[in-house]
Amino acid sequence: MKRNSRLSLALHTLGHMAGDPDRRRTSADIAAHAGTNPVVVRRVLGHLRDAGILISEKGHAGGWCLARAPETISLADVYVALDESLVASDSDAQVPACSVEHALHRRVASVLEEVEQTLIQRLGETSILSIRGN
Amino acid sequence: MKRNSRLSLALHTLGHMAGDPDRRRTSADIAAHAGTNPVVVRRVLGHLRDAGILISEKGHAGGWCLARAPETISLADVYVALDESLVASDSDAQVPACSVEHALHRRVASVLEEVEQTLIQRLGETSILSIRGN
DNA sequence: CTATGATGTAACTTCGATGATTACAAGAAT
DNA sequence: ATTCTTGTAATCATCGAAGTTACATCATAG
Repeated sequence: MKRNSRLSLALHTLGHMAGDPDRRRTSADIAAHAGTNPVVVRRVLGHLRDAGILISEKGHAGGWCLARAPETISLADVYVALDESLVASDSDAQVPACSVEHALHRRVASVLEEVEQTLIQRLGETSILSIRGN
Repeated sequence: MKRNSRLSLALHTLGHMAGDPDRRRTSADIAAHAGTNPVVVRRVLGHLRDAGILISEKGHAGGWCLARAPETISLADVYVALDESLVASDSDAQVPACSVEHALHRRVASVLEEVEQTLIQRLGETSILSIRGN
């Protein structure tokens, strides 16, 4: 795998599911296709399950599938479900000994906050249908 | 030091310089104030020198100072000088064996590209004067 | 002209974050 | 009961970035 891999893995998998929503996939299948490990798949997709995007079932014939229609799932849903953040909020809770650090933090944090909102809004405009397979 | 540390270190230092532009600072001074190592300081500030934001001089009484008036230096100047990128362009040059990966990459890359432009624009609206000390 | 004090940079070490792996419990269907 | 799946804890491996050491280079003081 590679950089920003959790989000990549999640969106990649959802794209395939959007193209064939009835098929149930095991974490082993998904891992093989994505070139990673089943446990990693379960960890990442687990967040999507908790967010109501996916359903997982144990046992024979178990596996993963979409919890709702693909057109109702946006890229932003996935992004927030994974608790991704470009912002790196950096809340060290360190009492900033220095006034420059103080001012700096406030300025930069506000800009990043705004940018993050822009990102989520833009991601919200696209559903996983637009990256579906088949 | 901590997260996103190159940008933090650079802006922190520039904030102090903006508040007292005539004082020349050695990398040892800066490192002590920032709680890091002189070599790290030289590495980071070296990029700012290459970008025409700082001047460094060797020898006795050498050190670092602003190359131009602080009000002409924006946070975006620093950001691009350090070659920072939220985008993580991820150009693995891997031939995407899979159509979903293809579509996914295109979509996400375009959104990130746009967001990065927004970020740079917003950072460009603020000069290092607004985070100065003293 | 030599000593000193600064930067420039290469090389190596350390550290932290994160993915990969192993192991096993739990649950569901055949 | 067996088999196949997920859930999860614990550990290992890897990689990037910061930290460190070492030393060459250069400028100035004296």
